[in-house]
Amino acid sequence: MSEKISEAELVVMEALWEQAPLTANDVSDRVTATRDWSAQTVKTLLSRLMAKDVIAADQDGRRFLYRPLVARDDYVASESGRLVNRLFGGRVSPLIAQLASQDQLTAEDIAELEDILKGLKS
Amino acid sequence: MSEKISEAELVVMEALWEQAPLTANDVSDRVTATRDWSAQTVKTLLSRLMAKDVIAADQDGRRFLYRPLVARDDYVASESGRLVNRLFGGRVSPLIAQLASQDQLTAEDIAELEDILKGLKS
DNA sequence: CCTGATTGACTACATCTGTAATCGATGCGA
DNA sequence: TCGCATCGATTACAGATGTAGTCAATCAGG
Repeated sequence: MSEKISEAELVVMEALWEQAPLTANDVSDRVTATRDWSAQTVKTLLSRLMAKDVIAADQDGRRFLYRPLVARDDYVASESGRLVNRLFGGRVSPLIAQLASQDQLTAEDIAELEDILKGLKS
Repeated sequence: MSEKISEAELVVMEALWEQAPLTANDVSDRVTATRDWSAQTVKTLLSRLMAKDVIAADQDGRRFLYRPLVARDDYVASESGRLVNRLFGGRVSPLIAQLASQDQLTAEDIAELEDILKGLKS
């Protein structure tokens, strides 16, 4: 369905997921907090996101209010799934094993994982 | 260090990770088992991977034997890390929670996760 | 030795992506 | 009402990517 969101576009999406609706300038302000992009660049990305049907815009006087059409959770789920499929043959535990072996799991992560597992078994 | 590997290039890498060294034609044969690409396309991808310094070629008569320069584990680790950073603020457990909520965890995954956690705590 | 098949190198070209300048409409302040 | 600021739309352009054709060297068979 919804086409692929590029890296740069994702930054814009994050802004809209954090708060919406927003004007192009609002989005721009939020984005330029982390990225050194011109306002025009942000507007271009908004246009492309519109073309990809992942955001929508409602007219408000002479400007537009942009809002996401896809939920962050959905996006995150599909991207996570893609990664697991591409690199781990669809199996999740190798991914965890991978992260564990890279010492990327904090003590907190481990505790939370235990909770998650507990929840799944009950 | 090593530049970004594109989707199409990754397919070629997988062939070489599965077995190496291979000639361009061997790679091509393996790749065309899943992708409907011409042999030339595969060769172009091999060239680009060479340019990116992620594979190397050793001359063998009039042909080359290609082999990976980066280990699959390393690639997988860095890609996993990138995803976790991009989408989960560097935290792993939200990713697991995400996958769990999508019912992407098989019973086997769960058992293996328990083992992994057991190993981490000891 | 000549010819055809094979192989890597070079070239091609459309699309996507990152990054932006410019243009045209429109609303606001003087 | 007239010029300026503002906003979205259009255009630009280089680099990456997907996909492949063509060329030049070379090797093997007749």
